Parts: sequence; C-alpha cells; structure tokens
Amino acid sequence: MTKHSGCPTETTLALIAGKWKVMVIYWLLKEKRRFNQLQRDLTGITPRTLGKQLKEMEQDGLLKRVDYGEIPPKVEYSLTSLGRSLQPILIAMEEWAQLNMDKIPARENALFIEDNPETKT
Amino acid sequence: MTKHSGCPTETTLALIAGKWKVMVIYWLLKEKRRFNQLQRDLTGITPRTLGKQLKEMEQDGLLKRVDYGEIPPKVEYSLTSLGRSLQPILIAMEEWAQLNMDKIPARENALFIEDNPETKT
DNA sequence: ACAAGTACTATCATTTAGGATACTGTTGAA
DNA sequence: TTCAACAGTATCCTAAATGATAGTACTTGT
Repeated sequence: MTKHSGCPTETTLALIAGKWKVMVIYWLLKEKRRFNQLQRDLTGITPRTLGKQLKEMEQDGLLKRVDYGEIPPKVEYSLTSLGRSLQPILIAMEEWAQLNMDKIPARENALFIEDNPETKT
Repeated sequence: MTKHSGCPTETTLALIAGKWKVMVIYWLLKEKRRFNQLQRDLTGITPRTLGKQLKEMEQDGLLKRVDYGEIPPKVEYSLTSLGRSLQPILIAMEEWAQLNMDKIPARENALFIEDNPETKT
C-alpha cells in the first residue's frame, strides 16, 4: 500500500495499515504510554520502527506526544479523540475476523515463481 | 504491512490492505467483471499487479474466478459471500474518513532524512 | 565505579510491493 | 490481411517498509 487516490476508504486504511499501528492503538486505548513501555508491549519491534510509526501517527493526528522536558527524558504518548474514534472500526474488523475465521484460508505465499533462487541456474 | 500476528484485527486488515483491493471490491460489488474490464476500471493498474491482487484475493476466499474455457478466453471474477461481507467495514471506513476529513492533516513525507541523495557528498 | 533505564537517531541491509514493458495463441471483425 | 480483444505471464527494476545493530547524554540505584 502506498498512495491513496482520494477514495475515503483508502484514506482511512492508510492511517492504520502500518505493520504495528493497530497494536499501538490497542495499547494506547488502555492508557497513555511511554516509548520504552510501548517497545516492551509490542514484542519484536525495533526502536527505529517504533519511532517511525509513532511519528507518522502523530502527524496523522491519531496520537499526541507530550515531552516533559525532564532529565532523564520523559515522553508520554496518548491517543487523540481522532485516534480513539477509530475504535469501532477496529472492533468491527476484529469481530469480522472472529466470525469468519473458518472461511479464511491460510494463504502462505507463492504467487508466480519469480526471481526465485531455486529456479535460476 | 507484512505479517499478521494472529491478532484478528490485523487478519482482516491484511485482506484489504493491497494497493488496489478496496477498489477491486468496490467494482465487484456492482457486478461481476472480467479481467480487462477491471483493468479499465482501475485506471493505472498494470496487468501484472491486477493479476496478483486477484490471485491473492481468490486465495483469501474473497472472490471467485470462473474460467469458461472458451477461446478467446473468458474469465469472470465475482465476490464470494465472504468478500461481500466486508462491505459494512468498508462503508464504516468511508464514513469515518468523510466525517473526520477536516481533522486529518495531509502528511506528505519526510520522516528522518535517511539515505537522502541530497544529503550525501 | 558501574550498570541500567530514559527516548531516541544514525547507518546499513533486507524484504516486499508494485510498476514498465514485452510477449503468448487464438478468434472474429475491418 | 492486418488488427484489436481476450487473459494473463515473464523478466527486469524501483521504491517503500521494515529490521539489525550501535550509540547519544544524562541520572539514579547498587
């Protein structure tokens, strides 16, 4: 997913389509959180990627960053009302998946065999 | 967006997050369509990419492909009931975007300056 | 004196999605 | 007879997303 055409559905999609964004929202819906706390919550994310996702979401108006200017640093992330207003959509997606779990085949891979090392001489 | 962790919300997201998938569903909600027709509908898509999106969506159970085995070829794509059942979610996303249009800043680019050609000597 | 926690950024590398272009074989229409 | 339409696939390439790893400056706890 890259550019969105002006289609409103795709606009919304673009805001939550980052690999970790749904989970960031999930944790921030519980309560505000600090950077390292989020990194512990989202097991496996690197600080670089977390930083990017947070910055994008902040630019998109989904969350706000409050820097207390202290030393050692203290920065808190929390959802804006715009961010919180996505909750019904996320819940709808969650319920849809749970309801249709059985009908969704597990697609693992393999479209065309393309640039596949095994295929080359 | 790449792998989904087993989180149902992300499962749903993964099914519709391809660059053209929402629009494919949009057109197929109207009526069944053939490959070249879709390519005309989705202005700008290449046949390779269209082929991929359709194949993924078919593997995901969102649409079905019917090959009439004729010559010249005739193949029709239509939504499955699973695919059609996504409509409320897409509408919810559309309405959310329309309702919040004014609050969503236009994010154009520029996170860190990273591997930027202008920055290099 | 040393380690750990704070919030990151820098640099480099890999992976993935998507695009450009050309091509297939057959048919019916101009 | 040459052309477009049909439904794609093959090959190559670029751009975007994400990951791995290391390091910043400062402070509190042991």
